Amino acid sequence: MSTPHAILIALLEKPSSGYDLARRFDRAIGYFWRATHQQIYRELGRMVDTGWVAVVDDDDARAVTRRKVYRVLRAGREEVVRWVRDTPLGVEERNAFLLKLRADAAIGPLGLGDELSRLIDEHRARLQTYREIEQRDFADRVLTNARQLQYAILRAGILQEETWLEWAEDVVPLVGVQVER
Amino acid sequence: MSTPHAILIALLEKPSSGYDLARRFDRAIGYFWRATHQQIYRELGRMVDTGWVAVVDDDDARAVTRRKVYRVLRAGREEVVRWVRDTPLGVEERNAFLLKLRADAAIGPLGLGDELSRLIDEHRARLQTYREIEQRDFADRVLTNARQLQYAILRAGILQEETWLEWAEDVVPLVGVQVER
DNA sequence: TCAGACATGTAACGTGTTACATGATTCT
DNA sequence: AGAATCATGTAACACGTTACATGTCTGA
Repeated sequence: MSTPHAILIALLEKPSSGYDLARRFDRAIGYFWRATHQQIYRELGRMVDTGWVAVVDDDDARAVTRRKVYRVLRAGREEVVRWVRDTPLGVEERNAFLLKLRADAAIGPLGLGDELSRLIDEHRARLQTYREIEQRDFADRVLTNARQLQYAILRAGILQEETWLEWAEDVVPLVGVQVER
Repeated sequence: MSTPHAILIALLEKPSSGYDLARRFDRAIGYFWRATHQQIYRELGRMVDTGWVAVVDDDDARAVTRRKVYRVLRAGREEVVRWVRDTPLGVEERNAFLLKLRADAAIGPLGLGDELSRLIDEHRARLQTYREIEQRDFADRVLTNARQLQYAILRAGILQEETWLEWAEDVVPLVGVQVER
């Protein structure tokens, strides 16, 4: 759902060709957002049509090649801002929130404070739910092997939420509360 | 890719109607695996065709309704075992591994020890990569706000891997090393 | 000259999502 | 009587994945 935005943000960080993008999505970016080269070319084509990106003259001295470097147009930048502001994420979409942080780093403060606060509340609620299930279903001293496995699955969820909350609380000061100006 | 297997495993735990499955995937199961009712009905239809599941006579006394309860046939159970054994997962597919644990809990020891060991190695390697990036790019005392955000994104990855490894090491004794018999 | 990386694309297919559609049962 | 929940499905579309296809450039 956010692949075009992931591409836009990557292009904001650095104008690139489809090929370069594919490599970047295989390396650094790929650790939290996946996109194959087919998706990338498809989305680049669409985004040229909608006027979000454009091909720049490749000043890379080798105009001989068919290499096409894309940069983000104003409409594309505005779309990123719109997406960051107007697309509330759910607790599942951890990586989309990382994408928003990346956008914030690339184009300046976008006011992520409110959304982060809300997400913290939602993660806390989910952790609470998990802990209630833990108390209710796994309080026994002795558990069968099957029960221990089910408990392990629940613990994966508990640890995940605890870790996310720990991380998020460190991030709060970085996105802060949006200051009106 | 594993939605049919998620459904099979849910049905192994408890034969259910499509509607019941949809609710279960909205609650407990939904915390780590999502499926809408349209996907569920589509997959149930396919799995009836392939002979993995069948509709049982609804002994729920109200045969008046169109309620259809599905149970897993032997071929379906064998498919789950095959999937668990022969589908090596990548580090990204955390939730698919939880699914495998759930299968292990439902149908007995499937020999997940080897895969877990391999995944632990891969997660350790990834954590190592993250730590190298951390040393290389974020060792400076003073970071601009944008750099701090980029560092936060990396820390999300580091914490995630550390937590997973901590969890996985607790799980090792539960899946153990497969004993030949 | 040959292999491997660079570079861009199309085609087919499978899966997931959103909207539409229908009707029975149960509770107030 | 009406609303909410139970219950199952179809249709259209969007998105992601895999395979196919082509050609250039660079270094050994």
